[in-house]
Amino acid sequence: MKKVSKRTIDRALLYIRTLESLIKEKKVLVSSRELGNIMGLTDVQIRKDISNFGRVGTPRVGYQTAELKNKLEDFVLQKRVVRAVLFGAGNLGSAILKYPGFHRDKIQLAAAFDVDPKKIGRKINGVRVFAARDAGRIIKKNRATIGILAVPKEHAQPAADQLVAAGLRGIVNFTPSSITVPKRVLVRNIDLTIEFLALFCGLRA
Amino acid sequence: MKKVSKRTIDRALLYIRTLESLIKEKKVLVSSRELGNIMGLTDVQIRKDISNFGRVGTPRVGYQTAELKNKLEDFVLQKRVVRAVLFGAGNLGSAILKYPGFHRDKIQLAAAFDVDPKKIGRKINGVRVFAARDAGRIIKKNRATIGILAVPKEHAQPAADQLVAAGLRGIVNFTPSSITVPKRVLVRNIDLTIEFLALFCGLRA
DNA sequence: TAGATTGTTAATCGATTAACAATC
DNA sequence: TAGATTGTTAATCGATTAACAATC
Repeated sequence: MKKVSKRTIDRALLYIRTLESLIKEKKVLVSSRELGNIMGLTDVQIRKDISNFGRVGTPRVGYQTAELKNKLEDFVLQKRVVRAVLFGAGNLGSAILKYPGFHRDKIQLAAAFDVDPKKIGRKINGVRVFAARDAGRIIKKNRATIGILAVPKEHAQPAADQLVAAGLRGIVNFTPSSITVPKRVLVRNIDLTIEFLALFCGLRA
Repeated sequence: MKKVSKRTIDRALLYIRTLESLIKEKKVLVSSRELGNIMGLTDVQIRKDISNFGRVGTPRVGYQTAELKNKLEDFVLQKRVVRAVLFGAGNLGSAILKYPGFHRDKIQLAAAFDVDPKKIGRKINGVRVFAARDAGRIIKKNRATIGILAVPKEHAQPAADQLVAAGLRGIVNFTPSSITVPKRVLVRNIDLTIEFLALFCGLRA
């Protein structure tokens, strides 16, 4: 397969998001220009990006929203389903479990983990909360590949260690402390507050 | 002032984060190589970035962590303090209010808003929750400039409208629905789940 | 057919990397 | 001084934009 740059993939994920809402609005067709206006990109950029994923548009007509979305998702997920688990079912963890933007059909949240006995056994948005000490067993049973870290930052490293030991291949780290993991494990750090600074920088200009 | 690229600024924000933890570990000096190892960047990239913010390192010695952090923060925030308000004090909003990574001295969370009478009047991590209908008045009184959207996605647009009407200049949108605002208002969209897909894309490769 | 829109190839632009000079 | 590390200038690389061809 042709190599697609990370930047393009990131944009593709945003295209999927936008297409979802267009589909919900019952919009069947969209042109690169319209898409560009919505997303603040040029039409050329969009056509260029999309061309990475195959011929999917019709000259004079545009792109079929549903078809384009499928094409992009197929590329990104390669028709596979990803199973993920969540570590830490506090406010942030609950917010993630309830987040409406989830591609539920593509990313399955198999289980959540917490140390708080009051939470263990409950379900949050259909996902059961298990005791953190059982994480290894349950991760293996579900063959999950991605872990989401939403624990207090003191617990970030031990929790990450546990996830790595269970054989997960990727971790999305929502805590503001950096974690160290073996090279084979991919980490994405998400800092909820860094965007405020970034926004402010933009305002200044 | 010399123009600094957005990419560089984004990295600068991460440098600040990393420096904070180094400072907490009582590390006084750090070399570009060390910093690079921690952050997964080359030493050259780091020196190049830092050179945008003035001469701050000492050859043969490295950078003073505290000095470098201040230099970067001064550049990013220009010694000003930003006042922000939060719209929506549910799980996600509470998680943001409690997020430990906040630069509390630089970004002041002036107020939170919600429609739920049970929440109004309470304090979350020291920030008082007000009735959403009072937002305009309170925003003006506090002279806040940034709004954080953490409401259910159906309310994203009306809430954004209210924030814009109150005169805010920037919005950090945590809902997965896109909002339309006047051009003078800057928006940063944060999709909590998009990183999972991005991570998965990385795994595949 | 004419016109609009997609898709591609070439040109430009910007960011990263490499090489090296400056400095403690 | 010698050696290590910063900071800068030049070269490379990649991504965006422009121009245009293809197509419905």
